[in-house]
Amino acid sequence: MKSKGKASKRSQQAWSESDPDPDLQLETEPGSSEQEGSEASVQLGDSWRPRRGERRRVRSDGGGGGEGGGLGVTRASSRRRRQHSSAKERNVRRLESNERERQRMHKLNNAFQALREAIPHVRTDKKLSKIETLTLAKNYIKALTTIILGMSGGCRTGADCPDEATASRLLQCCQQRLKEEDDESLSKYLTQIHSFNQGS
DNA sequence: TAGGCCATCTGGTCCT
DNA sequence: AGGACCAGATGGCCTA
Repeated sequence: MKSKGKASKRSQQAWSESDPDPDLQLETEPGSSEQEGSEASVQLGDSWRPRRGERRRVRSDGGGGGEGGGLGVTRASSRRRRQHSSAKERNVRRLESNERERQRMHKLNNAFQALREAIPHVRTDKKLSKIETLTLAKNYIKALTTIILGMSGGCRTGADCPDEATASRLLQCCQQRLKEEDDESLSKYLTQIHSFNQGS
């Protein structure tokens, strides 16, 4: 936790301390009376203006997973809907939403931490970054898969396996994947551990 | 000081 | 309708 609460503190101030009557406040020019650096967006006429920077994202990239197309009507109607509630209510919802998002991200980080602890790596003085964790985990799984597949020839008797059909399907799937990906996972994983260990 | 990583805010979209 | 999810934006901290 390097910068915990830095933005949230600012935002909380902007929402809760700026003015007892946000209905009036939020209709004014950004930065005119609220604290500098507040991240709340304000509505000017029919458009939403960014508080913090001059830029605001416009979903031109098609959004995550291609969800961004055909937004005009949806956006307009959702804005209309938003206008029904008072600025104060919007503020409350925004704060609640921020809190939920924070909790969600904390859960995500907890999951990352659990993953860090689940995968063996040499370097313990420095925490694995998220991207390192994901990459290492992927290659670790592949390495384990390789090992299991290597062992599987001798131990697949079927009699002592309660769900042989499932195991067999899984095995086929793994074999297929390994074939497709020209697998060098074990050596890759070891190389990666080595490179992380070097501090790269 | 630049660049990497991260936490947080935010608004749009999806899902229940 | 409201919460979850997503991704862009921003700024702080740290390290080479």
